[in-house]
Amino acid sequence: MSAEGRIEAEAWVEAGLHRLASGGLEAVRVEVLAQDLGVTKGGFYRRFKDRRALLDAMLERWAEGRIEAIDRHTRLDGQPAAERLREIIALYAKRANEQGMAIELAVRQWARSDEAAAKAVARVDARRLEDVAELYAELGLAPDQARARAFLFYAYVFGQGLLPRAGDEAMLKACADLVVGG
Amino acid sequence: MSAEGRIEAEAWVEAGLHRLASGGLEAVRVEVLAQDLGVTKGGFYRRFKDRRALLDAMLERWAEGRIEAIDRHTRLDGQPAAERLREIIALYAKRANEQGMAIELAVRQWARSDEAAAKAVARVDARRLEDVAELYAELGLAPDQARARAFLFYAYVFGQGLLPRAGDEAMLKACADLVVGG
DNA sequence: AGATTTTGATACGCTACCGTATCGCGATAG
DNA sequence: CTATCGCGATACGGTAGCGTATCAAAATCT
Repeated sequence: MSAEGRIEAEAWVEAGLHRLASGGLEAVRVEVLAQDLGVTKGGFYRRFKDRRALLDAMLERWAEGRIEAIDRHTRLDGQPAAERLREIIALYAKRANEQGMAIELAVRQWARSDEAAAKAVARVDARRLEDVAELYAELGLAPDQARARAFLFYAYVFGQGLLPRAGDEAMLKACADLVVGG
Repeated sequence: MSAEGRIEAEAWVEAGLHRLASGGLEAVRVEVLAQDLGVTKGGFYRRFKDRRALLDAMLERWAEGRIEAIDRHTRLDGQPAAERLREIIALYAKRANEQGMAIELAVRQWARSDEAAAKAVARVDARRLEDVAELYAELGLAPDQARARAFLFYAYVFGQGLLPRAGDEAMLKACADLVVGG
């Protein structure tokens, strides 16, 4: 029962992230999500204190998922470091993950004017930079060089999502080469 | 008098961009801007058909300004290409231009779910990529290599604005070296 | 089955905005 | 000096969205 309750709360969070991806933070409206889920908002306020509580839950879930994902990609793989870096880039550039990128960017924009969002982003970024810097270290770079490269790496990854994709596959490949190997 | 009218309209646009920078699109509210300007919204609807008209004017002004700025930086300078690239990077990374970066990112986020904003961004980006690619061409790169480098350049510039600035000056310098010279 | 709790639908009140209409005032024209 | 016109303040009506209260049905417990 508390399990079912949690599952249902999760559905609201899911719907919220979906709306966040497609329309930004201002599209995350309690009554709209209710419609998306085919219910009324009656049940919402039973599980969440208010809209803000949902937003916090969304942040929490997003941060959790991101950290889990980056750990999976950096640690569990047997491949060489350069290959793993390339995989991460591809993961974000892929059209398959359009929604993931949309959420990523929306959360970051949100973080510019919200303390809680900023904290979530900071937490995720710290881990990401740390893990990717380690990969660069494996390629033989000194610690602070590795850190700088990790910064460039993520700046590119997110910046690339921000730019109108020219769709030029070769160009993306060239950029990946520069970022990984340069 | 029509000049005064235009100037006043400009004030609304200015106020709108300011709000956009600090709180995102959802903070751009007619009545809030009126308060910012110390007037009531009475005058607003005399100059703008509706809120949307203001948003369009903001986009127009932003795009105009950006194109003018990039042309100024790439064309008018007598310095070598690498130096000009470095200047552009510094311009966006500087804490002085925090507001400019905030507007830039807010507009791009906005463009993800608004046709007019997307068009403005596309227009600006086309010019930017063109101009920066030309700088890389001056450095001796082949046309499509130059294009790829320009893409990386802007991905880094905006991505860097998206990341929590570690404040590490040396790191930013290292990244700029890689992007310009790599 | 009967009692109790959980659940989500309905119905409110409230606030923030949007856009419109009106009106008085100051500037400008005749 | 008077008539006109542009401007911005005020006042309205309408909508969207938040959060609360209530209630009947469904699920759960005893």
